[in-house]
Amino acid sequence: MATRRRGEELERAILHAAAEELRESGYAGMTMDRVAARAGTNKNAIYRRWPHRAALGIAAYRHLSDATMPNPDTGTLRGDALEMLRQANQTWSSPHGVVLRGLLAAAADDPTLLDLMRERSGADTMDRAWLTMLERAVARGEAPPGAVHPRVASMPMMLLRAEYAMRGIPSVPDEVLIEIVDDVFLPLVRGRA
Amino acid sequence: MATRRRGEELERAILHAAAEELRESGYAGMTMDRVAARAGTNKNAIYRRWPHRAALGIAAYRHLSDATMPNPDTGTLRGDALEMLRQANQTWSSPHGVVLRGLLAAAADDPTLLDLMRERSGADTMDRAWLTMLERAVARGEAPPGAVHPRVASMPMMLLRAEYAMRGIPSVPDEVLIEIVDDVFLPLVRGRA
DNA sequence: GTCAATAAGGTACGCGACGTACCTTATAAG
DNA sequence: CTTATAAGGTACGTCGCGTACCTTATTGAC
Repeated sequence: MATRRRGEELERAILHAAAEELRESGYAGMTMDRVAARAGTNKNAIYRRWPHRAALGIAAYRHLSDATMPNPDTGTLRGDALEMLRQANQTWSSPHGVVLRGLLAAAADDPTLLDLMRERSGADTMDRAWLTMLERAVARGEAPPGAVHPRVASMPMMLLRAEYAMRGIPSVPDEVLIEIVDDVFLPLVRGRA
Repeated sequence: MATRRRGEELERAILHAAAEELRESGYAGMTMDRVAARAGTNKNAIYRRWPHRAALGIAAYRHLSDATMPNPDTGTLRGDALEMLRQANQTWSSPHGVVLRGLLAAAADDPTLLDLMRERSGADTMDRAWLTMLERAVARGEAPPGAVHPRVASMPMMLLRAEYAMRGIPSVPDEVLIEIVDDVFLPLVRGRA
């Protein structure tokens, strides 16, 4: 080894190693010893930076995903909404999604960790995207002004999340997304006239 | 000890002990050794009946709650819906709810366990209750026939669940329940005319 | 009433994994 | 050049799950 890494550089190496472990084994399979070994360091260096495994897992998660926020503009509210849900469904059923759900499960009983998760997972910017989507629909005369409402905007994603939480892992079928849009979301928008 | 317990009797004793542990320490704090000790037996007797901790936890959960299904009839759809949500909110924020959420988190990555959970937690009968609620509203002329729809019926509970999953533990404030009913559920029912 | 089959009790252990303690060694800063 | 700071090495303590193996009680068949 040329020289001994410290500070920033070492921290990045640890996060990188942790992210790889997450990708390969999920959060449940990510062990501190393996992360340390993979980063070419030891557990001390990790515990000097993060208080416990969960914190490292959450911190490493951002290294896994670029969190590219979709912003579809298909010309119709229905098309936009379906596209948003499909993108989300794809993310959640990908390996990233498996990791994310593992982290959520681990954080479930610790509000501190949940807050960290919300930051990292970009749930807030997601709600923003839905709101601007609704605003565009109102501008087109496709939806009544009353439809621009935070609870309306967040509802479809919440239903999707709940779908994942109830059923097992693999992926939510496309018909369910269509039902969410056609049987729930659009009628709700209409009903808020 | 008078005589050595076996079969049914022993099984009940184990489940009872496990339920007590769940109540006192939640699922995360329920250890096999403590359950065995509390039941006055040893781990063998447990592992001969359940393959692992999670299975015991789920089996013991039913000993904790009587699962009394509410069926309010306040005369208005709004009143019924609010009452349902309030009851659910109370259950979920009680000690039982803490246990339930711990179990859900533990089962999150195992479809087998999730199925067990759904059986035990009576989610299906819950959806039934919402559907009959909607049917009553239709009969009163308070809602259009199109409102009787499984996704409409399950939506409010799903939103409540998601609220718990996102925020931490304690309890969802009543204003949120009111928003779910007034800003989402009722407009949706209206919109399905 | 005797005797096998079955189930419970006792005890110990392997193992994986978290988090900690303590010391040694390199690097940076004054 | 010296001293503070941070990294590396290594070994533990602790918990808790799940298993193995043997001893002891109970039951039911003969």
